Amino acid sequence: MSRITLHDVALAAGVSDSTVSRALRGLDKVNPKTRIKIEEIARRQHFVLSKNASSLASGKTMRVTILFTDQLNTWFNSSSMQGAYEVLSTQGYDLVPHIAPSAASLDAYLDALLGNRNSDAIIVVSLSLNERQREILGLTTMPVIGFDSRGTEGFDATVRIDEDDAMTKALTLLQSLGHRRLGFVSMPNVPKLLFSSQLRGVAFVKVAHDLGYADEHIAHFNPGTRDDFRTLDDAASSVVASILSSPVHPSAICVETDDFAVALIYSLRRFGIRVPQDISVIGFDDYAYAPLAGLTTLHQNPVEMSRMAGRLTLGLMKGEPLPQAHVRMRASLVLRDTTAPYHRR
Amino acid sequence: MSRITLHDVALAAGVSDSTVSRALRGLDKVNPKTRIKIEEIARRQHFVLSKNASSLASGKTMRVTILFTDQLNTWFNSSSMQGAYEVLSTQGYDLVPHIAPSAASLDAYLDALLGNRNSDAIIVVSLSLNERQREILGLTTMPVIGFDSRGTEGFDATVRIDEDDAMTKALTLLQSLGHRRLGFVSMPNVPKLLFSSQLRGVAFVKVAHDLGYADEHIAHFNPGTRDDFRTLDDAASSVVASILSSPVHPSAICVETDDFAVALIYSLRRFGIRVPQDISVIGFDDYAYAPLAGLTTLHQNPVEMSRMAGRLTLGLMKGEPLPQAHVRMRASLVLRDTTAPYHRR
DNA sequence: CTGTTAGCGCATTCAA
DNA sequence: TTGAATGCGCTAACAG
Repeated sequence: MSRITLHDVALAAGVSDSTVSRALRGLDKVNPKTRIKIEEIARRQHFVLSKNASSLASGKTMRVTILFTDQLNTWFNSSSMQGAYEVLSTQGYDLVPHIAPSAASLDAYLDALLGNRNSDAIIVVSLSLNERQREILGLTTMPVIGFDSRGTEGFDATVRIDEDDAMTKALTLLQSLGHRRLGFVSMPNVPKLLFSSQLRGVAFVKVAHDLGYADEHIAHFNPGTRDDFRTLDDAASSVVASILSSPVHPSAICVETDDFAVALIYSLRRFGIRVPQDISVIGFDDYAYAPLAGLTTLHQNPVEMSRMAGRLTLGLMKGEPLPQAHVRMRASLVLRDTTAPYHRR
Repeated sequence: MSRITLHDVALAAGVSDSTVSRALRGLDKVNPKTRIKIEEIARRQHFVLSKNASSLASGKTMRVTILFTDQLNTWFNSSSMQGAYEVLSTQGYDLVPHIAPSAASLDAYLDALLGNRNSDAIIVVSLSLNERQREILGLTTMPVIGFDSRGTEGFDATVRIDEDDAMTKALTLLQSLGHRRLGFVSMPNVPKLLFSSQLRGVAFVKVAHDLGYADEHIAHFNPGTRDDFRTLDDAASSVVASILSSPVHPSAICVETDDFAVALIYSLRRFGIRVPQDISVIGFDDYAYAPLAGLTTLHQNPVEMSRMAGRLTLGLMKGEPLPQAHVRMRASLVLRDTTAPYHRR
């Protein structure tokens, strides 16, 4: 069966195409009676406006791109989609995921974006832009929303966690538990890509200083590049080795993400280090496994956050002035079983 | 800046629009030299074909809808997107998620789909269609692919788990461990929606019979509707009560999903029932938490499966005859810590 | 291998 | 409140 068009509906209703178009889009200035008649006929014929044709004619695509550098099936990424979907779908927008797994493919994608009318806005997840990329996006009129971004630069709006606040909560806890020597463990990184979670390490150092920790009582463990390890567990083993041989001898560590924290705890225990008796561990995210793993962590709610991002996106697309374009959300500290008071070993 | 069009590129290259179109789509019958020239200019001008305009002109939308009844941020659903994305994106297709959370909204969506040219195919996840819905989809020329569907009816292709095979593995294990009385626990269901995982209970009964278990040694626990419980944990508590008061006294149970199995184990332990000493538990899925929870389970790989679904979708859209339209994948049994030999309490 | 001609299905002027 | 005319940016015959 060939497609039913707006024109067919118009013929059946005995009105013009324009009237059908207006009626079906819910515009005013349509006689209530003719509107009802048109809607009735459209329903009977299973007629739906073609998004493509509408887009072409109106210049609005009714689509929002959500850009990842990673797989869609991670806790954080899938939650990002869910929240944004919830908000955008109510206004008829499609949410279209795209993955740019490397710096090069990101460049290519952004280049293309410039001349592109395939979406009305783009939400960039967990990733920040270098100068060249910002420059490119600056040339677009399309709103660019940073979600879980490192900063606000280059974005028309951002939603992200307040790392300083979060780290203050974590370190205040550790200090009150009597820990005098602290460590921070970074994730293995992806070459040339900048992730917001990397700011957690920066915040850690800053807050530790603020709380009176001297440099020689702070250690920062950096496993290097993701390419260096087959799995997260391998990276964790490598970090455990660094921790054990560190002159700082931390009795408590904060980890960039829960994902890596859990791997780390496994690795620590495999080496005979007890958690939390020998070393306390605080994660970041409160991802789905954290309760099961009994992980003390900084809780964030990415679905809630991405709803906010969706709302900002909507506002930007409507051209509304945003009351607050750059939103920081606060993480809350969740106490579970991987933190304990310090005691000498 | 106003949009650059194909025509602009044509002018700059001194050729006609059609030539640019052909060159940029990688069609043959374009002089290599002019192709290179066109590509060069397109790149310089950041030109990208408008998917909307292409769609309108060609009748192909280059978009595939993936339909869920549930949130995008579940282990299974997000994995489904990932696999399909991997395959479809290589051919330039966008993957557009849609959620129809209730039977009514599913009906509405399918109705709309009929007259709709907003996607070239639809992948329906974890859900089967009733007669009316199948009828509606039968009127479409669009390929309809069932992923994790209950059966093949109404679908042009399907990818799903072989439940009988999986349950045979699970029950054979339990039998060899000496368990004489078995139970199956269903998930709380969503009213009026049919899920493939419900077939696991059917397979359980069938296989139990095949293995010589009498009816009075088999119990099926059904917590009822999802609406009846605030949380999965509440539903689990309710099931634990049923298990403890069941005349069958099962010493081993299979659970429809890992998700619910983990909740159940927590609940069992809260009631003082030891797992696996007092009761063995086998889950289904091997979802991300299963290793952490030490859950013995039937392993499936939804990313791999959805890649397969993506390939079938591609074939169907090209109009190729599929060597095998209905694919069943086998689950494998993963032994962990929630199963043990039977011993009298 | 390339150019010409006609739409694809709608939204948007402008009139009426 | 409605209709007629025009074009969004591209692809698809068909010639050449």
